[in-house]
Amino acid sequence: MNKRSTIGIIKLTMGRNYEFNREETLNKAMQVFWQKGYKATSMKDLIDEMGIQPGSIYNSFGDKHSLFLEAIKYYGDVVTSNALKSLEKEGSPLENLHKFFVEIISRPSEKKCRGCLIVNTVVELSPHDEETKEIVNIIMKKIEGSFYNCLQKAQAMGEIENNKDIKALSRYLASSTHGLLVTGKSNASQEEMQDVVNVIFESLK
Amino acid sequence: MNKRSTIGIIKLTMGRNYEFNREETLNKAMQVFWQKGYKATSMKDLIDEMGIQPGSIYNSFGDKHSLFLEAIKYYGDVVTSNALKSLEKEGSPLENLHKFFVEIISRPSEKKCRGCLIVNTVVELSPHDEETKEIVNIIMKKIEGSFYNCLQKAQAMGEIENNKDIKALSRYLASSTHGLLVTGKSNASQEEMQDVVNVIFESLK
DNA sequence: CCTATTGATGAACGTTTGTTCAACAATAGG
DNA sequence: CCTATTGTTGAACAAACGTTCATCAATAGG
Repeated sequence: MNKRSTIGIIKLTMGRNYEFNREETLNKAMQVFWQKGYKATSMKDLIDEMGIQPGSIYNSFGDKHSLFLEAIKYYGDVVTSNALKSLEKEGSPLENLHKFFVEIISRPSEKKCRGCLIVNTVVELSPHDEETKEIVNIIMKKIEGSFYNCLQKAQAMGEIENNKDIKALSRYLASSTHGLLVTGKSNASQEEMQDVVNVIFESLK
Repeated sequence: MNKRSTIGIIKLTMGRNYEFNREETLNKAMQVFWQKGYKATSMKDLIDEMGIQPGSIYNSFGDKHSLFLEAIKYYGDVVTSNALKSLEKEGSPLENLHKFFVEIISRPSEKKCRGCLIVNTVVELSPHDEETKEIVNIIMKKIEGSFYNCLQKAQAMGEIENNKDIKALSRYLASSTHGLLVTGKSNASQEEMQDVVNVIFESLK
């Protein structure tokens, strides 16, 4: 696919240079898949948004499916990872967790409707596509793991009682997050979703 | 679309009779959309599963989109309604509620992967399709309403404390259900999902 | 029995789909 | 400057898509 060998930024072979930034362009593809879903995204959509021609897409990313796989990996590495990093901040773990949920429900409706690319993919594609399922499961395990670490820290700091099963709670928080992301895609108001978050946090105490 | 006028089963006009049962055929279409999603379902899939030719589909149900709208309405009237009826059974409302959740997480993986047609539609289609959104919102409000009625009964029977905000709890249960249905579409084990249900029920007490 | 009406059939239609490839452009080594 | 290599372009492709319609079949009224 990408035949060019490099050591760092040093080019080792002859031939023309890429005229686009690979990561920027992959990011644009990811945005389209996030907005429209896999099936509803056409190659024309991708060509228009990525700003390169079909030949260049196939040369750099392979076919539509390969590009999608790379896009959801990239989402996990950038968007999901970035959101989870907020759970590791200094200070109160429970407060970090709360901010994490408040961020989700406070999004403007246009962002709420996009939901989460991973949740969207679990619903639309991964039950019928083994390659997608593998990637998605890795990312979901990472999310659950981050919740677990956060709850562990909270327990160590006395914010959560020691008799709580934080493994179960981390699974619960993961599932609750999926729920909120789906609820956000319907036209639920922030007030309705705030109710949900309140109950979730009552259950941690 | 359906030009035939009837009073009950009495035919009022001339012309050939339908050779298929409309509801049975609609049910088959619903099953395909449920299994594969809207975009991934082709007219060929529908023709094969419904067992009638394109002309008959268009004559009876209109185009693919109209058929889909009717299919999700039918799902709400039959599948969703049937599931919610279990919440109205005599005896302990909390026990009925618990059985409702246990049924979801105990499904064989093949049924788990289908998830719920309404949740699937909220994720795939309704953010980009106003007609779909309308239908889906009505069904989701019905679900929340059923949870509310169940919780109200539970409160009246002393199974839930009177200081609990059952409006907030019903929203929470709706969102939690969405979460479980998404979690079920990934390859989460029943044990993992049981953890989630346990925490959900702890939070009602 | 003839006619009017409506359902059933499936070939055919025009689009849109994802993908390929011949021609060209740019770069590096000799 | 020539050649080898690789990226870019966009017209072109076959296949699949949703949809239509001429033709036929079945039914009911006159």
